[in-house]
Amino acid sequence: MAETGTDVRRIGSSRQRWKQDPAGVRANILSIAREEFSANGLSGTRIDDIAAKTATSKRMIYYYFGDKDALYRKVLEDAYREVRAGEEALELDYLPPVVALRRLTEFTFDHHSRNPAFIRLVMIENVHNAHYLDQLPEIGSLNMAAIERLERIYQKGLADGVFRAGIAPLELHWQISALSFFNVSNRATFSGIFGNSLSRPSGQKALKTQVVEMVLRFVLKPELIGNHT
Amino acid sequence: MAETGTDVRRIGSSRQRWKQDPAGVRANILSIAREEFSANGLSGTRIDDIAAKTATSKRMIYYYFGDKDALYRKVLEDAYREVRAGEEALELDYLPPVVALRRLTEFTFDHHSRNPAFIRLVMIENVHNAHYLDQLPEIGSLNMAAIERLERIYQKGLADGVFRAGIAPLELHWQISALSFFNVSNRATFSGIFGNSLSRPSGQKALKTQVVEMVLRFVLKPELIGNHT
Amino acid sequence: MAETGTDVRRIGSSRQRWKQDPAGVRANILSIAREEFSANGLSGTRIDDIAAKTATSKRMIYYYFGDKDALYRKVLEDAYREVRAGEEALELDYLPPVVALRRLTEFTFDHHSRNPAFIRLVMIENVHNAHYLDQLPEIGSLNMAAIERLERIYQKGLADGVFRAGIAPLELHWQISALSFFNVSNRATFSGIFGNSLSRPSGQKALKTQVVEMVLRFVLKPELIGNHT
Amino acid sequence: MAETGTDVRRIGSSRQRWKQDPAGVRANILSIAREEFSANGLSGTRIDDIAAKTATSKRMIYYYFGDKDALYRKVLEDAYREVRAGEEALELDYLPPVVALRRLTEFTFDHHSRNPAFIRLVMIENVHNAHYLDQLPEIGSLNMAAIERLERIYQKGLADGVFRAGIAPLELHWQISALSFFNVSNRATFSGIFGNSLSRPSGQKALKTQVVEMVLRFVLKPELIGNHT
DNA sequence: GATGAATGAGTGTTCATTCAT
DNA sequence: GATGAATGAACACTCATTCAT
Repeated sequence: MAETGTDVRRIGSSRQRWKQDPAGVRANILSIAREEFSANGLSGTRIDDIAAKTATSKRMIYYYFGDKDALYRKVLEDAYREVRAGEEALELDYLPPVVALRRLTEFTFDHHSRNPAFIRLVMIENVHNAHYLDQLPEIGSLNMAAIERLERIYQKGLADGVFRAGIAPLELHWQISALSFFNVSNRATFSGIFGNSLSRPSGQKALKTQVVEMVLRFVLKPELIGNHT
Repeated sequence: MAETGTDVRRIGSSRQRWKQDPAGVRANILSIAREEFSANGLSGTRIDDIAAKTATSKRMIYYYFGDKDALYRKVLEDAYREVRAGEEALELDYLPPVVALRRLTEFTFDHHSRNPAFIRLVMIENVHNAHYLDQLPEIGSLNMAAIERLERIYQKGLADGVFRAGIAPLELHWQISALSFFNVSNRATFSGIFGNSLSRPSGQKALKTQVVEMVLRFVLKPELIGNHT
Repeated sequence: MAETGTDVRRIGSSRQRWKQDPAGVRANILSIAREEFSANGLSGTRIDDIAAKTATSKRMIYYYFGDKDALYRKVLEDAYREVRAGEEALELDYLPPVVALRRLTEFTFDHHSRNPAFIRLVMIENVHNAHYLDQLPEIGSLNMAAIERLERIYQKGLADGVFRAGIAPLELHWQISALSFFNVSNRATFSGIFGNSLSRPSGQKALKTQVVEMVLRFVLKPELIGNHT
Repeated sequence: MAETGTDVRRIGSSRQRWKQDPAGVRANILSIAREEFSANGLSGTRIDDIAAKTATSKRMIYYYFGDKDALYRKVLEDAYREVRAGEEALELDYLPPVVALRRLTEFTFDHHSRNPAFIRLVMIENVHNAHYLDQLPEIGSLNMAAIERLERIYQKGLADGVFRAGIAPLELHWQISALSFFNVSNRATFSGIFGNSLSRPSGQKALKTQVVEMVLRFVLKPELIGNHT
């Protein structure tokens, strides 16, 4: 889309393929930068390395993004924005609350699992004490929608008499996140210490089932446990 | 222990207190290095910064530890060793299984909370895909004890008829770890996005209660839920 | 003059006011360039900074002036030309020589004081050993008029018997210039070292009186000193 | 002095001549840096150029001086300090005031003339609005001695009845400085415009005579003028 | 064992200038 | 004439590491 109309020029010299295609150049840089930052962290990433893997030059990184920190911030912001967009595609409002909660948990688990680069960026941000995230003003509002959706599910479950009272949506979100996030973030050290049985497909399938189970048993009224499949 | 026998020599000039005290010099360097690596990551840490905060010189870091990576590996190894030592102090074998599981979960939650520097080192290692941890051969055996202890508790709970069947101790350890680890590792970004209500003492207390609850509801037979306090 | 005939086209969009007005664009660039070069020197000035403060783009600077050095040369030349034009407005030919010399000295002192940007450009040129000034062929003839005017005053003073013999007009010009130039050129360091008492209005007034006094006492026959007010 | 004891090592390999001679390395860097900054200004000077002309490497410049600005500041400070030391060698206290004032003026004129690099540094500082000089706290006290010496001469001249009243030593210093400074600082542009007659030895000799004359005629009682040779 | 001095290879960044439309 | 995109060479500065004593 940003690249519409550039196709003709690309035929021929491959070295000139980004010429005069600012959106393409930006997107190309951002894509490589996300890989590099996600793989090596902020201080571990070399602007030269990003540039080398790009179709353009180091100079253009500075032309479009200013400096290394700003590029990192843009990568971070885009990653959050993309993830939120992915989450919004989920339609849960018309499902029974137990099904909705199950599906949300499964989705979160899978979504994190499918986006390790994003998880790594968040880990890196936490190593930096969220220093750069705090400079992105829009981030807060971006993610509040997740809490509101969970609140709607929980209220419906209360009204239906299937969920027990006294659970805060923010804390429920925290728990779902913790289990889904840790699965990706700590896979390397966990495997290093306890073997990779949980990283393999069968292990992942078991973990996912148990995470869902854990969330449901936490929220459901005890007498309904066992009948919720 | 590393400093045994150094007391006498330290008397005298305080500026020279590490002179001729190899074990003391090593310990001093390691202590500063842990702070720095934990705070800034591997590539984010400067050998010069470590040296400046040390009682000795940069040259001694190389003299005793070889290079930056080796120093980092030593810091990592010591951190794991210390944490394991702390965990071993816990005596759960003679408690009823529900109480033991509750206490183990509380302990893990608190222990991670009290050792953010260790958590950060593990996060950093995961950013490095456990590259350096994998070079430490003893680490695996160090941590297997945790699984074995959990296995004993679980078996006793099964025998007592209070725990449901079909739960693997390794996976249960994973769940307790996930909830306790995430609480520290992702505090910065979670607060940045959702506010710091869960970081404050009241929020932490609530989270801890719920983490315990979550673990117990996951393991207990449903008909026993509510009576386990 | 450079802008003659541009008035009509400027009516309309103010953002487009330089469009299709080559002389206006040139004048705008030159005006900003003078400020920048005067403030920061040749190597201290950024073409980007000039462009940013201009109503046009960086490309136009190159279009109209070729390169940075040529722009600097044009700024320098215009500055000298303007200053000379200001000096020529002074009419001294019909005044008694003592009054004329007094007035010329006062004028030079004030004129330099009112044109610090010009003084700075001359300082900068001297740091460059007049390398760029030497490339401006007309500059010599521009300034010879000052010597000739001084020569006429001096000859009249000799003829009137009020000035002592043996003084060269070029050297007298040098002295008047030195005192007037230094007053502006070295104000920063002089104030930094000795305080700013001489930079304040009262200090400037005293300095000006003394500079005039110094010049007159140097030229007048000794027996006339004290009666020349 | 700083280099005592290094002579032996220098014999042999010339590439190793600065090895382990910190004072020598520092002095070598400072000496080249003074030349470069004086010749090209702050922004016009390249650290690489300084390094290339040095017996050591670029790295050592940063090792000893931190950054470019700090090196420039050190060059500036040393230049002022050296000049002051040169001025202090002058002994005027036991001379008759007219002779002392004459000698001081001649000395200042000659001293500036012999130290064009210092004059250039001061010019450069003025282009920077004394920004870096203002960061050198000791500079003020260094130069106050010059005023005090002039004050002593002037008071003696008043007491002897040879100087007229109403002259401030600071202002007299300003005048002597202006004439001596301008002679060096503006030589390039002045020669470019009016020819180099005043730059040649004969011209310099005449200017010096006239500068002394100008100062004395300004200070002496009129009736004594002409008898002061 | 211990220290300050020294270093090469990088590392982020900036500059004047030119290209493509 | 005019514009935003693009560029290579340079630039100030930093890093982990080693040398000389």
